[in-house]
Amino acid sequence: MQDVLREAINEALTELGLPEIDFTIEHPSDLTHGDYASNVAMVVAKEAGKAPREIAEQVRAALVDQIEYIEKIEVAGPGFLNFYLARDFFVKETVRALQEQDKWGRHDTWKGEKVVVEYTDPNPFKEFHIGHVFTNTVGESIARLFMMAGAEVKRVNYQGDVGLHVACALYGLQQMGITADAELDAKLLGMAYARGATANKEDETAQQRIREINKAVYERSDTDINALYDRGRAVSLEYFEDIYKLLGTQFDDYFFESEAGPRGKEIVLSHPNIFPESEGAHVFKGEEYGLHTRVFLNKEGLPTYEAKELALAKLKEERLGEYDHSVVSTSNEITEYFKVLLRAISLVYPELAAKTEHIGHGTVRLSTGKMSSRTGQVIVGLDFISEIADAAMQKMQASQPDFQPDSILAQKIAIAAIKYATLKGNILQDAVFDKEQALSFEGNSGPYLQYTYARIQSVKEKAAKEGVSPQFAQVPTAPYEIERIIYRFTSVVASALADREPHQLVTYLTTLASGFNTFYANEKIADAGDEYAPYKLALAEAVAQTLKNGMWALGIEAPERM
RNA sequence: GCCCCUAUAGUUCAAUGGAUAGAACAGGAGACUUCUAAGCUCUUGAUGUAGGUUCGAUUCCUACUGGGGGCACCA
Repeated sequence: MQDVLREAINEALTELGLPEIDFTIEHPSDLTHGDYASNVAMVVAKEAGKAPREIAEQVRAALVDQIEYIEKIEVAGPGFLNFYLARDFFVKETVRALQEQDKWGRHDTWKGEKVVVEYTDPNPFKEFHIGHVFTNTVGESIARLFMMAGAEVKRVNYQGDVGLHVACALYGLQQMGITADAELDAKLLGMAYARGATANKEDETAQQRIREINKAVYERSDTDINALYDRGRAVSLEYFEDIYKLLGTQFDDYFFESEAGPRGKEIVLSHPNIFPESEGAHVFKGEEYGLHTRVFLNKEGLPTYEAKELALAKLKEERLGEYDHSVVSTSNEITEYFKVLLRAISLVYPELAAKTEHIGHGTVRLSTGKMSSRTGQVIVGLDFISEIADAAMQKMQASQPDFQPDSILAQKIAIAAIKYATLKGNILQDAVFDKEQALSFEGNSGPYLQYTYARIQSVKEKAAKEGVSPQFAQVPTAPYEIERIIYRFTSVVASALADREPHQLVTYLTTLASGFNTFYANEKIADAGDEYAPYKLALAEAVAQTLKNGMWALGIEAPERM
């Protein structure tokens, strides 16, 4: 529709002898300003030195009754052209939503393209905290938005199973007297890491020992350490797998620093011009590109994050086949490194650098300050989810005595609350976790969307009993306000991906749900005596479909009842 | 010290250079014998400071102030 309007306006400009120019066509934020608005007259007026409203009137006169599905054009405000869609248009779109079902909202922007999305990237031996839940939520949503755009998406997780943090954890385990055949779980590993990391910072002998362990892990040179390492790694990965399942992520492939490390070292050593030796280390001189120097191989000859990431780009292509685009989503602590890294990759593998994109999203902050797994000041991901799930369970039991909810449903609601809170704002900004708000489930929230969906399922049930089925024969003259929202879904989905802003979709779905709840309060939907009931039911079903598909793109499930 | 990001109601977030800066929570008021009250209706309340560009600035530019991140062997 936007393209149709753009073309029509351009034709009108030519016809009137006005200059062709860049202008916008948008959905006005206020529904009373029509369905589409254009600033064309104001832009042209500036160029031509005429009054904006005068130009707007001329363009209006040229366009009126010329565009299919546009029934009214008004000049408003400082010179906006407001377009009002015809009744038929809304009916047509409602029909489409019901026909397309799970495909409703999809578009072709990335059709046929293979896109690799890397996200979550937790480190084995460390705790999976709410920061990882945040990064997983963002990455999952980006991945799904690419799927909505027709891309073939490969989800990838890159886990740091070697490195100083692992050595710290192993040192901590040794200090705690834990051996490879002892009982071991994620909690103990977290404690061991905190202990080792603190020792590494405060105790020089420990620091020396940890460096030795680190080297031994890379070289697999010590049988006791190997055994403890293998056990700890397996325990950690199994624990992560449970969390991914809970969060609704299924990775296509896993990459590990232990495999990227040797490859990275190889690449660095075979490009001495790009990574010259300096003070015993191999570095990349970012200053030449307005960046800063970063170490790729430390003076012990061990690859750093940068060298590993360099190899990772290549490994992805080798294992997943040639791809068209690669997204790496991490917290923005990495952003500055990634700029240097991307520059280095562009010298080694120019074609890979060109199609690699880094999204440095914000981090989770607590009112009490920054989280740190070293000091144990973290909110454990699973604990957080179950605390909110408990609250959801209580709420269900209190509000619907005849309903027997299970803990799986409570978890789905908890995850919806967390994911909504994560994605409701711009992902590039830090988010402050307001636990009280996450526990309230009221107002703008994941459960609000779920509730609205479940409510519609209940209406459908009632309608079936009343013998009302969705029809389009009898339609009221004026469209309901909710109809002016439903049809925008696809363009929001496309725009949320194009701008890498899942929150656009969150905002839209919230508006949609709110619009429906107002509609629900004003209109009887499943009333067999109402001539418009079949159409109202069709609208309700279209809203449900839109909510379901939209929530899917955010990684939020839509339960049938809650 | 240098570089990057950032600043909107009491709080958490919106607003492709445009129309009266929107929601939600918290605060105040209300409706309901009805398809789920996790709902609906009404209401109080905000663009960090100082300049600049523009017909028009929350949005772009400059400075300042506050917050976050980075600046050589952690990730």
